Amino acid sequence: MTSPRKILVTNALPYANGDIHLGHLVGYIQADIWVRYQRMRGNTVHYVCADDTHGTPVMLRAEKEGLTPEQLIDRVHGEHSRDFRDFGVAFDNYHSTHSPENRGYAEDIYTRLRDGARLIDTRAIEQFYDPVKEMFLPDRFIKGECPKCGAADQYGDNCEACGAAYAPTELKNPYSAVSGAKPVLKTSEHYFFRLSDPKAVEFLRDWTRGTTPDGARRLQLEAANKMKEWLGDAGENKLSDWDISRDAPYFGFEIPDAPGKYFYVWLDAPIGYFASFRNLATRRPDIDVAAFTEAGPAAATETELIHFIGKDILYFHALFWPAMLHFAGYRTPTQLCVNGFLTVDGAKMSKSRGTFITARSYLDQKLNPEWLRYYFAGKSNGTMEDVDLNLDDMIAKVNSDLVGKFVNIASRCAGFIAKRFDGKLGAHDPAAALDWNVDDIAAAYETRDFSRALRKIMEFADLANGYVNDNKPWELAKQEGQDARLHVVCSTAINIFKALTGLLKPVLPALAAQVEGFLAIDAIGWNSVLAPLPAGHAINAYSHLMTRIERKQVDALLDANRDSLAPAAGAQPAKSAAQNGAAAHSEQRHAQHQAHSAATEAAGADEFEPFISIDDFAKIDLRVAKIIAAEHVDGAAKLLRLSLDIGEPQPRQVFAGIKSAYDPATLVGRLTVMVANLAPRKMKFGLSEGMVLAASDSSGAHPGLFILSPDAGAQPGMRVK
RNA sequence: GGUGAUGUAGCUCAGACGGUUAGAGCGACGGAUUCAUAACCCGUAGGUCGGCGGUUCGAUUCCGCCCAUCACCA
Repeated sequence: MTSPRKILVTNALPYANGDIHLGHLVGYIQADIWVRYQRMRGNTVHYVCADDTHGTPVMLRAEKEGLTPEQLIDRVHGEHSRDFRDFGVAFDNYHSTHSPENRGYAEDIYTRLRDGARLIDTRAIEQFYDPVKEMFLPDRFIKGECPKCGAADQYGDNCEACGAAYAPTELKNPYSAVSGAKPVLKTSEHYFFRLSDPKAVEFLRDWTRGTTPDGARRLQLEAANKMKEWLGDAGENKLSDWDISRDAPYFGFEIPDAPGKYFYVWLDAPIGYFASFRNLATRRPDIDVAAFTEAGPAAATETELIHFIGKDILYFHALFWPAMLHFAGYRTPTQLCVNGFLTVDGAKMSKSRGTFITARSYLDQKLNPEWLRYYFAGKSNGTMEDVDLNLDDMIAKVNSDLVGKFVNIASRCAGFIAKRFDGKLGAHDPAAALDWNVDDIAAAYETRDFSRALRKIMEFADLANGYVNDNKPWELAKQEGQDARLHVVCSTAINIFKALTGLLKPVLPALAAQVEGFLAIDAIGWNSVLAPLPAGHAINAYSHLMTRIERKQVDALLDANRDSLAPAAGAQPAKSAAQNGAAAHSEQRHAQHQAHSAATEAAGADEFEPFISIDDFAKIDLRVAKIIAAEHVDGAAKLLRLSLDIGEPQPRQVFAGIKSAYDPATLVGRLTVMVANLAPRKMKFGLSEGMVLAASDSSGAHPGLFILSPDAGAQPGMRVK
């Protein structure tokens, strides 16, 4: 064996402006499993994280809540810490980027880049400025009409309706999402990290293609492909310089020798990895910080630096971050482990469906965190692919694998040991020798192909149940003179159970600890996984190790997370919706997270409404209507006046906004569907006594309006239900 | 629009450097069993391996095009 590895592992820093949700947890659980596995192998691992606290969104959020930024990030730090702890994500330190350590590293790296590598430039740029709020506006805080498709209320960087990307200055009728004011262009001096410098490009080209000491890729295949795309071919230079400064007011660190200028949050966010580590070392004198952070000592001591991140922040971790480190004389990351997004039941997480599930709500509903750890592990294969949380599948998988198969092994034998043998184990059956080859399980853990590891482990669990079945302890128990055999069979099953527990321990640490208590043994290490317990060893009484998931628990979880409010667009004043949207979106751009939020949903394509009862639906009186007259309305841009026969003595007058799609002449005589009991509405052109139904795609991807037609045979006045 | 990824049994996923009958777990169905929170064991059925072309003696596996889903384009 080689000497133990020395590894500093980090998880992406969640932004201090929102709750941890299940999408975050994918990456944290993956990293935690890997860390626990490495420790079982006897390697030295330091595992750190922190809150990412700086930037405009935190500043504005705090203001909105009537807090100082420091008060807000303190509160969130507590919430995040508890969430991770309760899901078994066991950081050695959970720190903050708003810390003296982080300021020290940020200033040091910056000044080394400026004075040593000479890669810092300044130049004046023109940006939108909110004259009311007296601050420059990040792209996501400027809204307006898309220059391409004209969709309203689009963000300053790209259009949710047509997907176009543009600069905020291209928006039509821009307004500040903070104050609602019309932004003005204003010039300011900005600081840039010169990423386009040939030596930076050359370094990155080399670094992104590198391997770890044991030959693994530094970046997964898909991530490396992406890098090639961003970097272009040799000789090409597709990178541009990185704007690393922001003007006051800004919650962050002031740039040395640049009064009123602050480091952009993304400059000091990854530096938070080192800050957290240094902070850990203040209470761990055994840790040699420089050996993990500085180029020379790191090379000499062969330490590793491994970052677990979500694919949305690959750009920052594969370009800016290693370049910053390298040119400031710090060590560069050994490997990036990039995970995909989480979908729930095949769809983006959605507040209206209740699938935007916060970590805390999961715990509050008394769901077992290890169910989720097991399920996520089973869906993790070490690639950047998205992970789908299929709730029915999770229920089936956890119930059958963990309860039916794994825990059941102990449950079906422990009683005999207690009742017949005074809780003491006997000899292990040589016919069921624990001579398993666990190397491929180890290799799977090592490469973060946890799904493969679990498949292999469950094969062994199947063997165990087969062994019990073949040897029928319940029959032995009834036979004279079979006590010794019964003792061997049950003890063997318990030993197999212990081995399975050890193999599953990185995934199910709490359950493993329970089992270690039940079996009265020391913590299982990888080297002791297969060792049978000695004959005569006394174990404790068995009690349930894990319950089944019931569908109703999951339903309750969805209910608890379901946003029952009507879609924000209609229900809330535009300004506040815009604020929410900008804040939520910035949140997702900072931490590793999902590309969706409630506001994104409302602004995006047609989101499905929450379920209603049949009684709710019955309130809507839909009728087949015959269009007996249709005409243009003078002065109305969108409306047609329709006369509709629904079997009443007098036809209904209905104004319908379908002028753009229909020539009135073609409508006369045809049947359609109307809402007959919509409260009459006095309009500029007369009373509208109902509403005609029409389909459209509000995202704008499929233009047009389409009214409905009943099949032949329907008569005016028939109810539609 | 460009680029990349994905598309294999009802569900979740393996696998095939091109080659006899394409696999697992779960679910369904049948049988067996009763130690175990009806768990476990044995067995059966289920797939034109997204679609269309091409290369080949032979493709689900290679190539091209198309469709669908997802992501990235700072």
